Amino acid sequence: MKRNTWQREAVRQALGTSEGFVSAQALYSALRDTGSPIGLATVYRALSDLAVEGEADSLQQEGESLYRACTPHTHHHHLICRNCGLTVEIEADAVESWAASVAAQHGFTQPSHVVDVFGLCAACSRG
Amino acid sequence: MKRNTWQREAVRQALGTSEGFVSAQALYSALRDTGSPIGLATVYRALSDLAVEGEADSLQQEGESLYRACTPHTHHHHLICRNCGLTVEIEADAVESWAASVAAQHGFTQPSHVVDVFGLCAACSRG
DNA sequence: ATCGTTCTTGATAACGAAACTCATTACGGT
DNA sequence: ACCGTAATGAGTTTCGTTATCAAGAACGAT
Ligand SMILES: [Zn+2]
Ligand SMILES: [Zn+2]
Ligand SMILES: [Zn+2]
Ligand SMILES: [Zn+2]
Repeated sequence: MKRNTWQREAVRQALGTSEGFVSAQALYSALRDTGSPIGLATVYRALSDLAVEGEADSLQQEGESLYRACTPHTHHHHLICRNCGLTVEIEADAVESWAASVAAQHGFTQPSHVVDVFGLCAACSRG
Repeated sequence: MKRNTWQREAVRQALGTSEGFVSAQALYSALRDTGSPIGLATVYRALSDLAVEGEADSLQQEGESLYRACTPHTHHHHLICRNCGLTVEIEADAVESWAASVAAQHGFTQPSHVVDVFGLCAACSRG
């Protein structure tokens, strides 16, 4: 059974107020700055659980996991600013079906995929 | 100026004889098993350089970097078996143009993307 | 070939993200 | 309130990767 603790809710809320993707450590610092006595291990566990349950998206960048609250709990992808972290949610049915068919064509089963687009957002491009 | 050392050549050759993606540590062990006195730091540096120069592809999996010799030195993607590491090189112009256009549509410049397809290869599916 | 300069190497230390440990806390059903 | 048990968290450990820096090797010049 999965219990409701104020720690998990604090992580969920902190994730929701963050712009773009954040690391577990960054979120931990943010929570500590607000006076929360939450532990680092708990933040790691909560983020991992949220990602599994589909409430958060995660991606690997430079050897660390970044997380982001996920408004639509359906499969989708992201367009992410390399500089400021601004993130746009992307739906791409064409990519979904392409990935599935390319796997099938080569005899692969249980296909999954990693699709992320990076760039400099309009604001950071001007900077 | 970039110098030619037997260490870099050994790494290049070891990469070439490896099936699928391998980690720096795995390649280091393989080289050591053949009697090579190469150092671990050198393997990390060589792999990093090869990836930058386009002679190797790299991807992040479970917090570690994996590398693979890349026969065509052009941009492409991979279909990778989660179990045995078997890799198929994929060319997908449709995905390339999709990534570029989706970035442009949202005002993003200098677009790049990460696209990897995972699954179980035919052999591993039967197992 | 010898020299001298500069890049490369590699054993080891240092680093950082993440997982683990386990005594303590506290949720939730009764 | 009581109890069983999942969750917490400070500290420890793991593990991939990078930094250090003295010793060694490659290359150009002589
Ligand atoms: Zn930006
Ligand atoms: Zn998708
Ligand atoms: Zn390739
Ligand atoms: Zn396989």
